[in-house]
Amino acid sequence: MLEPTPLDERKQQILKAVVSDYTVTGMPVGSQVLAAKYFIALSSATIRNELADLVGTGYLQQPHTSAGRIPTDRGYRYFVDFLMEAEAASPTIRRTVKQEFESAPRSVDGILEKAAMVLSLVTENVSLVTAPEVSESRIKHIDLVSLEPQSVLIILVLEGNLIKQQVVHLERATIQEDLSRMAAMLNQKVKGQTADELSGRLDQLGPDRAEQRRIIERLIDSITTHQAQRQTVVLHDGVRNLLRHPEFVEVGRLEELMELLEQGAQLASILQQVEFDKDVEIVIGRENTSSGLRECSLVLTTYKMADRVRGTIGVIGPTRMHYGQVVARVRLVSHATSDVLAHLGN
Amino acid sequence: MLEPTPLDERKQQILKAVVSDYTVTGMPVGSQVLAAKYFIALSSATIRNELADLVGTGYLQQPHTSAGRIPTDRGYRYFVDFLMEAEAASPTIRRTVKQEFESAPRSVDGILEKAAMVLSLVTENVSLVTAPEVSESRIKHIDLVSLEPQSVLIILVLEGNLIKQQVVHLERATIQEDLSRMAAMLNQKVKGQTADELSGRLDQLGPDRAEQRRIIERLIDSITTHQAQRQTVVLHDGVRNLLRHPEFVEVGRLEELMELLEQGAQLASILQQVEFDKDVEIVIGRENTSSGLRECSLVLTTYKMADRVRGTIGVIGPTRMHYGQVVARVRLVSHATSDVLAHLGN
DNA sequence: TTTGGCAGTCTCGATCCGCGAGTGCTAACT
DNA sequence: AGTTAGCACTCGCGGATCGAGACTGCCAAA
Repeated sequence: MLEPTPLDERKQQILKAVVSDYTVTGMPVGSQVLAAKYFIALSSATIRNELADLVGTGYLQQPHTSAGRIPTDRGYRYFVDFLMEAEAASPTIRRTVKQEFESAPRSVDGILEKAAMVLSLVTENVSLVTAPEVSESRIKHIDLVSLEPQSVLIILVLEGNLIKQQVVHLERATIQEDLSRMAAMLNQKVKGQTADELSGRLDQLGPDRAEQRRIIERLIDSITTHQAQRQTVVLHDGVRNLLRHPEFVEVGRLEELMELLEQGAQLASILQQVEFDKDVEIVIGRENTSSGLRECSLVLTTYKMADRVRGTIGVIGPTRMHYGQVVARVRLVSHATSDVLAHLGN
Repeated sequence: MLEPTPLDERKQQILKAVVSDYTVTGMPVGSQVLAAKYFIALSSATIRNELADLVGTGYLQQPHTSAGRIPTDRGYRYFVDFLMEAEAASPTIRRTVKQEFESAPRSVDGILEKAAMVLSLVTENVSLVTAPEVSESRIKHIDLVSLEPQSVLIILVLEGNLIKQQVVHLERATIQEDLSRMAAMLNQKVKGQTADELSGRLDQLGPDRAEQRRIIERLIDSITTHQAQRQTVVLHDGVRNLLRHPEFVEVGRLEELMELLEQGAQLASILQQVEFDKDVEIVIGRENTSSGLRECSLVLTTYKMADRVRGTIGVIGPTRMHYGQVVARVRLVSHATSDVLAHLGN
């Protein structure tokens, strides 16, 4: 790691100008362009000296000797930490987001899918949305349906009308009538608790017939363990947007990335590693642990439901992206999602 | 359309050889290669004459004057209709498919997702799987959950443990107790019927209190119309495989295709247009109505559940694909899927 | 009808070259 | 000391050129 060279005001401005220009043109930025577009008071020679320094300290690089400069990952990092200006999302964008969410179905799944779709639409990148952890969600309703004599379908209605199902095999045959009675009882005891909480409170169940109690224990056990081992689902949308970015003209880049997206497990663990120091977290290029993301950046934030942080939402795009704008739009969609989820009832 | 020229035996063999060779090498096939590899008894000059004829009748084409021949869409069509030999899936492939399905969850959704995953794995193409039409599925269980006084969550458990939900707003407040009673009643009347059938049989409901009856009518109405307007969901997997095919090195091709895949609606209508004359249907290149599929082929079949055809399963890949092998594997996975679905109970 | 021979066509890759963009350095200037 | 003008130099890019190689189409002979 290079020593943390503090940058004087002018170097900062030049770095900022390079990043800004490069993100829109996609071409290495030369000293003359900088002098003409951003620093009319300075000559190109002066800027050349500064640029050479910025290359020396690792904030910029040259693709080849006679080319302009482009930011390094370190340069982008400095930019997003200290130089980036907040950009409010445009009214047009706001309207789009609002309209799209109005047509969203009234279920958590539907809303998150819509969020992924909208986010990829407004950022022109790939969007990522993690579904809430089921084990942390409050249970609103339980239903038990007899499938075969010894097999029961458990239906959990969680807050936000999220429905989870699982099939459990019992040791002995149980008829629907008994199941319905147990379900009624469970609904009274269990309402408003999370699956996590449930596991500790078996003793609170009233003293029923031992046989029924055994079955209920079996069901609850099944609910808690089943939910625990289920891994986080990661939705994504907008791969088509990525194809338009010039950095992906050679499909080699894309291949590793697609693999990551299509087998959500690895992606989930990457997202879980991100620590949220601020409201929006940015991971740049090689800061990513995964090799498929070496030339990409993540812009992530969280969304809430029932006043608790429930999942991650963000985008994945080329390192050369318009960070200020993307941050604003990710934030916008995150808030919109939280809002819609809040109105879903609980 | 060219007149349907009948091909003599030798022309057929040559066409077959061209298709076979081209699908594995990806290079235009020349007369010398054909003479050496497939027709030792003939000279290259003879083959050249035949090739010229096949170009004239539209079965082959030349990328440029001094190149070998490649099949046209028409050539592929003739190949798959008359020349293609059935290829049994290898034991390795069979084992893979079997093992993957063993670890599949016991729900329709889970199994179809697994089917998509396996199919893309064994064919190295993009897999497509349509979910069964909900409106045609038999209802196994109905549950009504009160969310707010005037809003009710309807949960439908369909055959194969497929769960569908929807929220309905009622004109007047209804308490959970009443809802539970209605649900119990509905469960008796409704069991084993499809949503489609349901709509015609309102009159079979026993004469209840008019008020309740109104609510139930409202619920059933909501179920039938809601399901009707819901469009078919199309799962897909394995886009990463496509990136490895040389025909997609230029991303332009991919872009349109990705768009198609990511907005399932158009894709669904394409799949619905396919008519199944045989067990496996193949749509080649420009036979596709959608421009995004002009350079692709579809290999499709159906899968069954409860002895009825319930959905389409297949792959989409470059026109230059190993049809014999792909057909065998699509068929294999389709059968495996149907088997697993059959054991799901109903 | 088939075949050998042959001239002709076309692509592909390598090489070359000049243009233009941009740099680094030096010396002069403020 | 910082800034600037000037200049020689480097390097990538695009276009032009060219030869090798792969095939073909055609013709005349078998």
